[in-house]
Amino acid sequence: MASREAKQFLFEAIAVMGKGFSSPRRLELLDLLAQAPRGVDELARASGQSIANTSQHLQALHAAGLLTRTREGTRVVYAFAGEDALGLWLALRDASVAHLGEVERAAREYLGEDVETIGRAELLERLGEGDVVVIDVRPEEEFAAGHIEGARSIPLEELERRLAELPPDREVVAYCRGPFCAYAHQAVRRLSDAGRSARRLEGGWPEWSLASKSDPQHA
Amino acid sequence: MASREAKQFLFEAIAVMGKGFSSPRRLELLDLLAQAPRGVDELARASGQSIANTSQHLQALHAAGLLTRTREGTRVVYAFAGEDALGLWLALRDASVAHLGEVERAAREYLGEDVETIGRAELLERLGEGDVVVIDVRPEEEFAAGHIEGARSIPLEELERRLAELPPDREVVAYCRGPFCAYAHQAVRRLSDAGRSARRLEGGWPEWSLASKSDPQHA
DNA sequence: CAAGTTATCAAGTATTCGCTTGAATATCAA
DNA sequence: TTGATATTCAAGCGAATACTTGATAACTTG
Repeated sequence: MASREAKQFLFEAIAVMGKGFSSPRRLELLDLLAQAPRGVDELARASGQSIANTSQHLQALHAAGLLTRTREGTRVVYAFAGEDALGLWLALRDASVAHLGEVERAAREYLGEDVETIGRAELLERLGEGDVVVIDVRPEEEFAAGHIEGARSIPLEELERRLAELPPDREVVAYCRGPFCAYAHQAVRRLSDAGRSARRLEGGWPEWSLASKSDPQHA
Repeated sequence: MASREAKQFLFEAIAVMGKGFSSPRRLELLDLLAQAPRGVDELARASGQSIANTSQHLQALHAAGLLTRTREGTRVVYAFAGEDALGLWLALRDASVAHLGEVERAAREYLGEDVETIGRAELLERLGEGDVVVIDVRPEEEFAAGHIEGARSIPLEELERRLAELPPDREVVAYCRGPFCAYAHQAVRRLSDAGRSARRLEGGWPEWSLASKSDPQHA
């Protein structure tokens, strides 16, 4: 069979993309890029790696077909290559929670105590009724790159200072980068401590965005 | 920040599953298991690797949460750990076709000339009307482990011999393991050469099965 | 064009990975 | 128990990978 060889080539080619998901460092970069496109040094700083190393991983992810690369003046901006690539990362993350106890444990360790959540469907409904305030507690640049329609940006560090902005008669829903991002958890805890009724959105911006695209019942 | 460390743990844990997809050999095993659960030596033979090596890869995939392991008497049977794990493999494969030219080229090289296809929706419709014959050209064991309702099993090697079994007034639809499996392509070519009207189903059994579960309009 | 950013490249090293070989273990059947 | 079959384990070796450091390239601004 000469076709065996051709088949090997095929699997080798697919494995190039698979390798993109095989390193914790690369996954951290993907996780950051799921929020917004970014430049190399920004990613290096956010992930605590050297610039050269970050650049190498980003190139690998680009070669794996997961990221696009755009030159913008003196910097190079990387971004997810498409919805399917983003969806793949989210699906891998979710499947790993479901099947690997280690992941769940690590997540609990990182996130701290559970807080009450609200799902997408219910939030959409409540938004329609208008009796809820949605706050985006991610850094402002990420809000700028994309956010839930109707949400207002209150980065976590500014939350205490800006509590007064939130109408006192409405429940607050906080969201951030996703299920493994600690910001919304902390926001809900602080709001509860301040005597406010608050919940965390299940998932974060990337999940919301993907879901909205496949099921565009607005927002 | 002590949380940096906790985050690293989290990504390391997820990367364990990611590593499952990072080797061509492992992908080949996943591809085989997408059809039906199998024992170690069967997989070793089908993929042309040594038994010890196959066993190691399978253990890695098991540790990655992608496969389950069951002892059946003297043999050990591996199977996909769930729909999400299977879906992940199919999504990775599809995304790699979409984003990596190398994969497309390798696929074309392996599959040979294109043949006409029919999609899931159209096939369902035609099945309702009853003017089409669906044949499963995979090996019989794979048919036995699961197949499209109403299809009949005619392994590729038996096709010529059993041409007479196919009602001459109906179009034939052949399917096999998936878009990268050469059986259905070959079946359609041979049927066309024999003067029959024939098409290949887009995708194969795993795709059909997953789609049927999320959209159970029968079949 | 010179200076200053930002990103990439190249080379070196420690580590991990993939595969092989030969021995060990588990289960079944006689 | 013994023998046969199927799988896993353990050790070893070459190849690939991850990260570092220092040099180079691409672009912008003065």
